[in-house]
Amino acid sequence: MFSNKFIQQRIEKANVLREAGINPYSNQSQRNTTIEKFLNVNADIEQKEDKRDATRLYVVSGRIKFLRIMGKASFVKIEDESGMLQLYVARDNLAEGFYNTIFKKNIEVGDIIEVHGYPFVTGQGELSLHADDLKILTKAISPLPEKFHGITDKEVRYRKRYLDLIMNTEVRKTFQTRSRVISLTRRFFEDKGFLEVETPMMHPIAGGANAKPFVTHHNALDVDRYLRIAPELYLKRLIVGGFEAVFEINRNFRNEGMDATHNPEFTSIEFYWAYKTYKDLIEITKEYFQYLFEHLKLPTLLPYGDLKVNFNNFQEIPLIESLTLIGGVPSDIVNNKAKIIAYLKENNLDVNEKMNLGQLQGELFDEFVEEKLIDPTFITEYPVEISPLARRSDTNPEITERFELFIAGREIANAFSELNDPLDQLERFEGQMAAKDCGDDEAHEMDSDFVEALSYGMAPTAGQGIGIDRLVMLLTNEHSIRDVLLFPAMKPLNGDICEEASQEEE
RNA sequence: GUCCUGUUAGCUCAGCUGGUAGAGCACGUCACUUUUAAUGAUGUGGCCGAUGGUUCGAAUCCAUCACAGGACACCA
Repeated sequence: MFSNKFIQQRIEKANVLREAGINPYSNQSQRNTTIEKFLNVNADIEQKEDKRDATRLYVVSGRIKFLRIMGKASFVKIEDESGMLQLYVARDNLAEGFYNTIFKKNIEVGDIIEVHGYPFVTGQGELSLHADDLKILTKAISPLPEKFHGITDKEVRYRKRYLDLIMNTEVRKTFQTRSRVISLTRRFFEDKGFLEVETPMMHPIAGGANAKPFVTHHNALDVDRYLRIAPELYLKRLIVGGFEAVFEINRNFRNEGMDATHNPEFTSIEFYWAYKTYKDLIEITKEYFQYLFEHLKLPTLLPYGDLKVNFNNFQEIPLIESLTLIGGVPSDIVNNKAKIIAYLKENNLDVNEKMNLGQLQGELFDEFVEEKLIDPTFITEYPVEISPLARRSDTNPEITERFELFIAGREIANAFSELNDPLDQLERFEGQMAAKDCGDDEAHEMDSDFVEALSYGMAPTAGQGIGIDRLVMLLTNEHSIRDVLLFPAMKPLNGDICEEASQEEE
């Protein structure tokens, strides 16, 4: 594994250190400041007459990123989580012999070191640390990638995220933002009185969305379990049970294709709010975005790639109207199955003629409208056929009290007034079963336990799901879901070996 | 799933119409006490993603496979 000659060289250096009585993996750290604090606290050194203060003593630690050895003195740049600091390391300031035999020969880029010293400003005007003691904390036996270009190969960046983080420190910012988004989301809903709950990840029936599940097996019970595709049906059981505002932030798993916006496991928040309707959800969603933008200090005219998304311009439009107003679909065809099929064909699109009217309207939306929705837009009043869990409109039973929120041409959230009529729910599931028989293998499963729960009465409730990964993509101006996941799903590097191994087991 | 492109030194990349492989960085050695991708000198480093084929000869042409990126398809 470590046959590479550069690695061998470095292992040898670690051995030399050991022979000199130096532990190359010491944990005796005495660090007393971060680099960021050091630079902030000592910003005044610049003003001092001799540009130094030898009475201020610090111990800093970090990984060596640059090393410039210039005879009897060296400049070293070390980096910790907070930032980068230049060290000035001169032979005559260190213990006798240390500079020539230990420092110059056995300490190198990639190693993690700890340095004692005081602040001063170099001739070139850089606030630095004047080192008078230095020790190695951790020897890196693998060399770092090239110092200027760093590591750009996306495959390596995703497979070895630690290297990506070492070499491309700006990547950390994306993940810090991600963490902030999740933390702020949690706080936002808690402050509104929502209770955070955890529901099962392994489901006997994969429900709450239309998607293919991952299957696993529980040995003790000898039953198959599905990794959840959505927590929806469990959260609604909690509303039946009497909780009035719950949310869950967690992973969902869908056994489908991978691309720039799909990873097999992804994070969402779902929240359910009793005695509210989807109209209330529109309001809380606007408030939520305002809260995020304030705390993340983002401009409300947010750049996203070539786009500028105006977060002061939330729009609201019913789906059918959006087809004509935004999609340019002639108004006389949008409620006619045969005409929609003809129109899709005219536009050289594949059409499944078994689709019902609602599904076809959904097709029209996906093809002609979705990508044009740049500023945040609530598309409302979805056809009942493609909304098996949403409540029907009181004035038009063909549509539901539902919206999806689109931003920058992408779906960010899905919400509706929940269907709480158990008999209607049963019929919808039966309709989904029929769709399944017609070849829609992603149609919703029948969940009679859930219907039974509804039969005890679920207060009128509104619920919403928000895709956290896509939200973070939007807020960090990233265009691949892999860039907002620390460890995105990757194919195994050596597929053959895996296949052989699994065959041997059988 | 389909199509396109890529895969060459630890990293970033050259390598034209086939003639046994090149740069920069890194690494080794030497010089250098204020550098900023330090500099100068010198040296080491490669089963050219894998397997077949065509050819006197393949990093280069062809086929298959693997992985990646992108586009499309599918998909909340």
